[in-house]
Amino acid sequence: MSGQHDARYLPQAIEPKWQAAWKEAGCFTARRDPSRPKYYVLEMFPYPSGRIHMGHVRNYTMGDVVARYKKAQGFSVLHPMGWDAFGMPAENAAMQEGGHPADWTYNNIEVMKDQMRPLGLSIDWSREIATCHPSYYGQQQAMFLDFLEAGLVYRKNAVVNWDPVDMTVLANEQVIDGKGWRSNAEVERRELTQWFFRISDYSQELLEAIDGLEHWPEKVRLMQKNWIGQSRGLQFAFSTVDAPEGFERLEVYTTRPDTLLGASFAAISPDHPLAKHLERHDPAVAGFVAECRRIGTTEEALEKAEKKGMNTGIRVRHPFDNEWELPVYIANFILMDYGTGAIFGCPAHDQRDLDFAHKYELPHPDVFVALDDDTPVSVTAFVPPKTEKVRYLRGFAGEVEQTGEQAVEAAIAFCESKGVGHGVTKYRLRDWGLSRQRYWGCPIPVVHCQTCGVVPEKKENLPIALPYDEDGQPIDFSIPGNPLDRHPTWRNCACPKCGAPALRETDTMDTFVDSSWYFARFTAPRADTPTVAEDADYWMNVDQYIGGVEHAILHLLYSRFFARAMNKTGHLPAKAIEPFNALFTQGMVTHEIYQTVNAQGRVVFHLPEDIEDGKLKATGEAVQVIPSAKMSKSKKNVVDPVNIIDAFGADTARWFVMSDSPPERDVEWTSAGAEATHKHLARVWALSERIADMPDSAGQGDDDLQRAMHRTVDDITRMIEGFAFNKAIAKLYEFTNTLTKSTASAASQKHAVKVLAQLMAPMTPHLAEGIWARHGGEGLVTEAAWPKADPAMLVSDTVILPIQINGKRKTEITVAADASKEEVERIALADDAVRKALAGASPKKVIVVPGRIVNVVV
RNA sequence: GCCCGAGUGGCGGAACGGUAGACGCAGGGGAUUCAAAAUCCUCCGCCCUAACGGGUGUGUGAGUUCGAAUCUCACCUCGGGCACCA
Repeated sequence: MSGQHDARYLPQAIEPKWQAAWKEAGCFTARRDPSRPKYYVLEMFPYPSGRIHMGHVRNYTMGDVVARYKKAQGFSVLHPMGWDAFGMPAENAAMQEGGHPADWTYNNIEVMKDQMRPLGLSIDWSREIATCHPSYYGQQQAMFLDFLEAGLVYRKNAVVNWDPVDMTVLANEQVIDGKGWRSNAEVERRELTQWFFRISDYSQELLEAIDGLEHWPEKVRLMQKNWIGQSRGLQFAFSTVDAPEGFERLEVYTTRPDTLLGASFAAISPDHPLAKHLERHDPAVAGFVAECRRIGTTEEALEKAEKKGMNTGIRVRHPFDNEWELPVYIANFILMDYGTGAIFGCPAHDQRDLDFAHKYELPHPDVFVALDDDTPVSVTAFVPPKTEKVRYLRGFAGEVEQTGEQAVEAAIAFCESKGVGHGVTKYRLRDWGLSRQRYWGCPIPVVHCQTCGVVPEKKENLPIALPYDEDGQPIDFSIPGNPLDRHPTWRNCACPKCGAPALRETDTMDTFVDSSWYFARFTAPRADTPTVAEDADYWMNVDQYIGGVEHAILHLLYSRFFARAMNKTGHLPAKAIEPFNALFTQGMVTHEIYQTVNAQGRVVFHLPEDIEDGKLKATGEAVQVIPSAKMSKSKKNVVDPVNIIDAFGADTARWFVMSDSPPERDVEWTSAGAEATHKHLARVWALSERIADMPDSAGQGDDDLQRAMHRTVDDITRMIEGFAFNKAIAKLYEFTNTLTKSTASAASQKHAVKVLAQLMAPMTPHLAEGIWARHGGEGLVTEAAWPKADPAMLVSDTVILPIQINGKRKTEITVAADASKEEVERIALADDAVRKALAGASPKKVIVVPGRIVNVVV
């Protein structure tokens, strides 16, 4: 053994060595190379929480496997990394522990990079970006101004959660049981003027384009379709009775105009203009509306709350019968943002309306019944699929027996002909509110001037950077409220239009804005424009995007909108309006949650490493164990991968997170198994050493081993292409076992172990380099071309066919691969086990599936 | 509540509608060792059987099919999202 090699597998020695070699060779620097096809692989960038967790390792290893594999396939690869660095946790940390969000964030970024580097990811770190850096968000501000000019942004009033004690706006997750998480004060709904992106203008386009996203998971496409929520319905106005002046008409929208003759009440949202008007003049209404506003702002809270209404005393006339009046209720489950914020209720065919009708003793006339069952509705509403034919008792358009779909269309046509409203297509998708009343975000670059109103900042004044100090001291975050609001100087500026003293907007942008275009910025991360045409043109689109399913709707939909808006304002080419060619949604890494309750009755979460035998290590206090949930910093159910890397090396961590679980599925983290993975890699290393030391004369023959090798090359290639990393690893285990037991010639084994190293390289690149070098591979395995399977080596002469009797496997036969159906049937029926089962009788039927199976029906 | 997923040995999981349990972990038995660790060999869904073998089995219940873990319907449990967590 020469001094160059160590027969033992020592990841601590080889991993830094090969990482240095890659860096030296500049393997991962992305270059615009027109002579080669490009491949852009991107994992969703992390929030710099300060610690990487297993979910990150899994996510980035997947991306790395793809990036390394594509590089070996000859692509010019872009594989960048950055930080989704704005957001609440930094501000919360500053409030709770002091310090500054910027310091906290930049420090976390350094810590996390130090934790990621040992993984040996093929990332081009020269393109690193952090969204909290002025060089990033300044470009974002420039785009905001372009969007504003293009009419893609506007202001309107919207509701927020207001904490009256902390004097601050709360995020939904900060509202617990209707109370502020820190103050415990009853949260109020408050209306503020806020900025919005006109994403709903793109509802139809975003919906239709989903069909073109062929390489996206079907479930994500479905979720997005449902989220956009196209519906066809009738919009019409009731005329009102006893309504205040200016409310002579009540505009409603319904997707079931065919049930118009089953209406028994009208209902409006507590945020409807009519409700707001009544609120000002009627204390009882004001009381009820105030109660509704305590429910919270999420759809979930509204849906789960007890359905309540208040009769306003106002009535509406039925459009088909002036004598027929329906009461108007204010109801807590009507959303102002959907339709017109007013509906009519048909209790017989909507469960929610029926519950409401029972509660307020309203009638519930049946509009239609099932063809084979005309029992009237009592406690359960009759809501058949719209495609099912029903018999109309109170129909007024179309046939007596027709489907809901047909009836809706007939009802719309009928109503239009009578001048009662018109058919409309509506979408559930609402405009995207981007204003946040917080410090740690991208400032919205506008100025409020007393004479000119809202004025966009001049581009040459960008970036409008966040102030770090206040009165010469770092900003104090222990004071409640937004530091930008109370800042002594930052707000003061000159109006870009008239030059008079004016005030800056103090709202910052939703962090979803930051993450809606970072993929484009990676193509030219240092440019002094948001993007550069040549770079965007070469690198876009992202060929493979990888991230958590939890982003299936918002982030991905916002990004799709943003790409369109960027195209409209000249920041992206037309081909990039769908920026992600292929999407892979990995499952989450989950873990039990450990919690205790403190003296104030508040839940306190604990890290897994602080728990032993269901008790807190420090105090021995028993903890409550919540089964399994997405690992999240706020719940503290996170496991630190750094320990595994330290103990066993990066290759073990990488191999381990890729093995066993299918990538799209959630995995419950357990620490068992990492050691076994390490042993396997050590076995591969030892195998390589043994083969390297084999004399050339050892062993003989090579056909079986070469066949197995070509089959493995073919399997691994297909499995990496198909994101079946767990199966690829299982196949690599099999091939390792085959090679270990092989008695083939030394030359054949030496060739096989080099190919094994190449196939393992995307998963365990350091180990692979070690073996490659030991066996005299040329250059780096990272730079080597992917092996190709010889098709001739993949076919075999004979096949083993299982024989079933009545669908149950009884035996098997070996036949020539090209045997005819008749031949196979003859051999099968001659088989002893089959003859025994037949007991002299002739089979009822024999099914032969060539190359697959034989089923004999007795 | 609404939308979207997922349920297979003790565990993680394989399985174009065609041999259920590949591969790995854990476990049992054995070899090696003074002994242990490491390593190697071997067994391993469940029930009955000394064995041969038989029965049974993919959350539950129905259905389609020569044949269902896979397709259909209903239900149960768990997970994700619900527009200010990222």
